Amino acid sequence: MTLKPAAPKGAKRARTRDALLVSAQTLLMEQNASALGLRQITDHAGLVHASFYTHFPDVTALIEDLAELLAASHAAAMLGLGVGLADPATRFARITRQSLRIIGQKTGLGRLMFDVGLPAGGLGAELRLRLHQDIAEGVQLGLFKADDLEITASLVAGAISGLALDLHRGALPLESIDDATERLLILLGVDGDLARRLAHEPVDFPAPRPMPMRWLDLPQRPTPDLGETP
Amino acid sequence: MTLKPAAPKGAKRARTRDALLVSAQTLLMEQNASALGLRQITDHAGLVHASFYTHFPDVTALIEDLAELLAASHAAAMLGLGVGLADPATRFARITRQSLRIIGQKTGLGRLMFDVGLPAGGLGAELRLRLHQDIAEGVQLGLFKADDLEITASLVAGAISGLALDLHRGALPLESIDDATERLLILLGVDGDLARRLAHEPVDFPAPRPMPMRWLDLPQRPTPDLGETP
DNA sequence: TGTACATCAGTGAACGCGCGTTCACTGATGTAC
DNA sequence: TGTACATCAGTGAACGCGCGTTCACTGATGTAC
Repeated sequence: MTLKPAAPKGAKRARTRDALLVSAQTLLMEQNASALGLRQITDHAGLVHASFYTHFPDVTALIEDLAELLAASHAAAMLGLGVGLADPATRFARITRQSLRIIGQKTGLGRLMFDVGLPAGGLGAELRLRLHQDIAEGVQLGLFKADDLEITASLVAGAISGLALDLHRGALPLESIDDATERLLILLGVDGDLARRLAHEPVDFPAPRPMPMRWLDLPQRPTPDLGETP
Repeated sequence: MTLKPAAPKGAKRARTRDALLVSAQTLLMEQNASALGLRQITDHAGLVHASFYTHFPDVTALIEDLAELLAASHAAAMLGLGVGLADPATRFARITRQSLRIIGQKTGLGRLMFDVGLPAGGLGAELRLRLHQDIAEGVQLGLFKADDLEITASLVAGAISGLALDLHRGALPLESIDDATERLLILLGVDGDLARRLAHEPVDFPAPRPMPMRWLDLPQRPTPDLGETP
């Protein structure tokens, strides 16, 4: 007989839910999202397929939740960079370097973002928006110079995606990240010396959690909402 | 009774094939590629679903052919820019301006490239490669200056994608294209004055053909191969 | 702490449906003489 | 140009399969007293 492993409050539901998300992530390492079926996910998680409905209304909902988990994991990975305190230029440099570092290291993450075909708008659009705001703030503070804010934001966001893609594909080595960040800062109108300094500033980048991602691994929000709350 | 409409050689096959591709494009304006079924395509084209196999082994093959058609149409749209003769910097400016112009104007094209989820690698990777070669040539000729060719190519390719995406989404107006191109040229190390001149050079951009695309509309290769030729 | 009851995660069987694929066929298109 | 034949695009019916969804159930987890 087994001792009860110090079961917390209502945690079984959360664990199974995470197991389904993990199962989906595992399967997505080897196929694309359109081929991902309900039975596949439950089978791989060791559940009967009808159990799926206890946690998600359909596969689309699970994939949306997975996209949210991705965003939340990214946000969590940005913690500990002293980012709340720093000015927009420093923040931009640190976040960019850390994000590119993670993409370049964690193959699985790149697959989810570029190869698998998750809902295209979701994460990309959100990151784009945040970047846009950060750039606008930097311009207002006189740290960035941009004749045309929209064009600059579009160029920079695109360039970051391009770097991320090539790092993921292995076409660009991890050592390029700091130099590339320097060029992004210059694109933002940051003075050459400052750009160099910020892009090469020594930072203790926290090691990212290994894939697959789980809600229960995150500091906050272990029980995400699903669907409407009327 | 109807007169035979001056039927060309073995053209019925080619016409029906195009009709299937047109049908697919039409359907993809309102749904994404994973939901695209064989019966949908043939029904919309006014054929019995079994007829599909006369032209394509499966839906994947049709989608691959559609991606090739997209690439070929893009190449055709670049004709008439005097691009064969021009130096790499002029060529880069003209091709970029024309490509962004088309993406910004033809909603359907942007949908196919960004929203529908076509085989991600295909077209994007090919354009990236060509761009990379063009940049390398420009650097060799001393027109572009790049400390790190890989980083530069990655930045520029990404930035162009970013611009294209925002033009497609309507977040960036068509009027931004020339200014954006100027900044891309500067990113490539082109001198400011020259960049400005090239990016705003008056060019008679030929109007793109309307969507949907058809092989029969293209100057060359009305009968593309399918599969291996052993 | 111990018992009685309520909640709810997970089960297992059944369903109808639309999918992709196959095949023998027909009739229009293309070719040889 | 006219006829006889061959090719092959397109037909219509049939198939088996795996999909998503439903439901009454069971037994573990959580709660009240």
